[in-house]
Amino acid sequence: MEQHTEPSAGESAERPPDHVARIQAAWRRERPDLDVAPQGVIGRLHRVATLLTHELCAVYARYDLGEGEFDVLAALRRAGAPYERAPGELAAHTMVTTGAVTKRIDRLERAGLVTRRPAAEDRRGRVVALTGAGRELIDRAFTDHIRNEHRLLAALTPAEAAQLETLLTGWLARLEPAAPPPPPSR
Amino acid sequence: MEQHTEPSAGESAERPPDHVARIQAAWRRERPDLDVAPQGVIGRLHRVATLLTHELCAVYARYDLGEGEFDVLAALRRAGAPYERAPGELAAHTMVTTGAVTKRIDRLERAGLVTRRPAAEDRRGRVVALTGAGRELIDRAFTDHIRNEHRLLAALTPAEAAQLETLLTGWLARLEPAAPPPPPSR
DNA sequence: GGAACATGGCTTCCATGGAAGACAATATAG
DNA sequence: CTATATTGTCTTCCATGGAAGCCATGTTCC
Repeated sequence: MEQHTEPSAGESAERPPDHVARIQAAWRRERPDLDVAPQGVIGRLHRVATLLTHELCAVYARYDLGEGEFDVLAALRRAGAPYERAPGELAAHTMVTTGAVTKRIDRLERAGLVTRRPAAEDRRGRVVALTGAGRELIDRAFTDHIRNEHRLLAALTPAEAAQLETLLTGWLARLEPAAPPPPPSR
Repeated sequence: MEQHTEPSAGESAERPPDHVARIQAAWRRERPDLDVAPQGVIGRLHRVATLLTHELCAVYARYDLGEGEFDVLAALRRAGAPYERAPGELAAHTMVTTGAVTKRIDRLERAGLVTRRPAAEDRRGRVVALTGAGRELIDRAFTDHIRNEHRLLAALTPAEAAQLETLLTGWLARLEPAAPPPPPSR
């Protein structure tokens, strides 16, 4: 870290209070008995996550995909050739219930992006596979998606991004064991 | 700051790759042409946000509230006595559409936590007000909620939390102007 | 071999929230 | 003062995903 232009904090001192700061101020007035400092982190984290999701979905939409569909196609694509997975695996990888996966696959199948066929060894099982069109689509969409993530992250300096990643990775590691198998989304 | 990088004060070295790291590794194998570094930040941010939401909702549920209901009650409570707001204001404060607010108020009204009455000066308008029971409930629930947030944030040192807040605040400030109208109507 | 239990995928039902439009009331233009 | 536009709330319809339970298949253990 170098002459560190004051990370981003000292950027230019005064920033008008943001939405979260205003909420905190209101609570301090109404409930002075509580320490609402954690909202400064948790509230903003949620806000950022919501904004990012919104921006990300805008790109999915260009390919006529919802977030769920994109996740499934991506999971199949990064599985590597021949781009197949069992629905249960997809559920595990995308962290939603198997019921949700069934519906996502229904939609993708209808769109001709994946196929479903019975599994070879286990006759309860099924195999979901990317079609040529699906492969082609997710490759284009994912390229675009990553470009989009770069754009969104460009609001941070590389040093800030690295710091943020370190902090989030650590927090996540200490949070996960506490709340293992909820039903998260991604 | 600093005796240099070393994450959280050199806590301990090797951590096994987490979910996000594994996804990144798969993409690097399948799409070596792309730089998926941003996923390290964005993916983990979403994961943390999801986990936090899950933990937070667990507390709301103790009071028989969903996240949406909690948000509305909280917005009314921090408005200060007499704890009233127009539906449109609630929509702006909780950042959802007015349609969503209507439904949240329906549920809260059915539960006896808020009342709806016509506005005095503008006859299109309505006034949503906390009932005694609503006031009492949100005060207890919010106290519990803040205790919960403290618990979740306890996984970070005060210095880490402060750093995180600074980074998120800055990012948010630079992201917000770019994406102003996500869902709400403001 | 067969009975009990486990598993994988799917179906049904429910809850939540967005989008768009219906309506009534208010503001504004001419 | 009317005609038009805008506003504030609510209604309808739709999309997504969770929970729980169904069914066919697999596994285990006696």
